[in-house]
Amino acid sequence: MANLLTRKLEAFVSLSDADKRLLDDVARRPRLVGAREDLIREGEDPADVYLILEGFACRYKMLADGRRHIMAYLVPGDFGDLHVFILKAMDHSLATLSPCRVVALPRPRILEMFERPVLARALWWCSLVDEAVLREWLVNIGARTAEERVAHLLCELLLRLRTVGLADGTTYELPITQAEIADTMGLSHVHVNRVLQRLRREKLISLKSGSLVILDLARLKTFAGFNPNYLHLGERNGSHEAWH
Amino acid sequence: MANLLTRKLEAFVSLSDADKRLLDDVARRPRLVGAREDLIREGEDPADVYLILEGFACRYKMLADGRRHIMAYLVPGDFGDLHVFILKAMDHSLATLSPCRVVALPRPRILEMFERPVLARALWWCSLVDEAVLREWLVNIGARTAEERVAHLLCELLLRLRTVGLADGTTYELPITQAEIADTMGLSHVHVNRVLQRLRREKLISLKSGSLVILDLARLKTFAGFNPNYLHLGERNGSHEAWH
DNA sequence: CGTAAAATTGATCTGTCTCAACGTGGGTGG
DNA sequence: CCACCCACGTTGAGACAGATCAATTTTACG
Repeated sequence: MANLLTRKLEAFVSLSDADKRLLDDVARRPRLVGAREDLIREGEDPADVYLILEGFACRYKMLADGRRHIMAYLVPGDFGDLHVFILKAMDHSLATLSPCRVVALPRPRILEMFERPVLARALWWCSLVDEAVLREWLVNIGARTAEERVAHLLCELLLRLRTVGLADGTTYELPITQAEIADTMGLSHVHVNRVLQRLRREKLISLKSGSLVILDLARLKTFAGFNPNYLHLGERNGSHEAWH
Repeated sequence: MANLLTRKLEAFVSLSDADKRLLDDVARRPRLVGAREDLIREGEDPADVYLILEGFACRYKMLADGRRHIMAYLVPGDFGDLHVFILKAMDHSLATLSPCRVVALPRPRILEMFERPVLARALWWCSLVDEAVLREWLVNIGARTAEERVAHLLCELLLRLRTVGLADGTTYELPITQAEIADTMGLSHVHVNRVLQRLRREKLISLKSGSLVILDLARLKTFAGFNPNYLHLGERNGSHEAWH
């Protein structure tokens, strides 16, 4: 398999062979992690940057009353926190949702990457996009109905998975539970179930045993009020003046 | 007035005199902007980084149905997007809430700051904290009741305003409307009104004509489930190995 | 196969919204 | 300097999206 990460970053910059070689090297010897395992917990000092190569992971926080809220999904090609050099304690936890293939990049590895201007720019882009996704999620939960929320999430994941070659047309693997979607959307799992049924009844999607098919993407997007601008795709070759 | 920004950044790093001089210089000749004016709109190419010196501003998005969602408050010492060099189009808008004193920093100015390692580190810290706040807001809206949400927001603003010297004990100016709080919390303005009344009746706060007094901070924090770790204060002098 | 996790269904309850009206205070023009 | 006015805050009543509780069915997997 061609390097996922290369593919993702090339959506934004064009990488030299040396850059690509480094990325290949970085993704060597991944660790296999089972589903529902913590990679790092709130309060810990992040020593490494996690990079997901396969499977779905998430950021989450626990509330005092035992409820969990998921704040982000990490799909293949996504990084855990690049703030290793700045912040001393994690303010949230990172866990796998499905079984994952993961690499833990130690600080020197990150420095190596940041020393290459193009890669540094690309990594910065990644973290800005992650932040933009977070903003969109806030709007999603704050201002949309349950149906729209879920529809919006499914649209977003399609685009994100496409950029790493993991969505074939309008189909992708979604190896997560309805209860996990509930914890993500601030809904009860019962309601998520009914929402999914409605989306199926409307012939917008089909979802069975972890396989999602978007049956009518145009309608789903309209229904969700989905505007992909926040993913900042198609801003390739940002030919702004150099910043280095 | 001692430079706000200096005070804020010194919560994290210790600045040299030269750093401070640059910060003073950067904050020179602010522009006065009235309440409810856009600084930059979704879709535009950010040319400058806005820095708020006085007043409250916000990030927001408009939905197709005309609803607005506020995704962040910018208080004095906060920066608009530092991604000037990376992203081509704003995915959200920036506007004042109250009358503001603002500076628009052009790119060369930002570069000047980034060239100083300590300042660069401090700015990076700022943007990581902004992101952490965003995550906490997501949890806030996704998992807490209306009362807890508002209480949480008021706790957060107290700490943020303290770090720039704008909260005197447990009192601060909150120059925003109940309808704006509603757009922030994903609630109706009618409900925000009732929530505030309940917080007043419980003798947790007093809020009148833009002046907030937190009457019982300990109880308010407990009630809101407020854990300040995400603001990453008290991580001063992050003596991690150099990253430059 | 057997068993536990996940999905589904039904019934009821409640937090929050919507609509509609009314009160109020601070800014402004006469 | 007063009176008006408009944005903001407040109140009440009724509606509804989504929660909760409690089974029951289906699926995945050892």
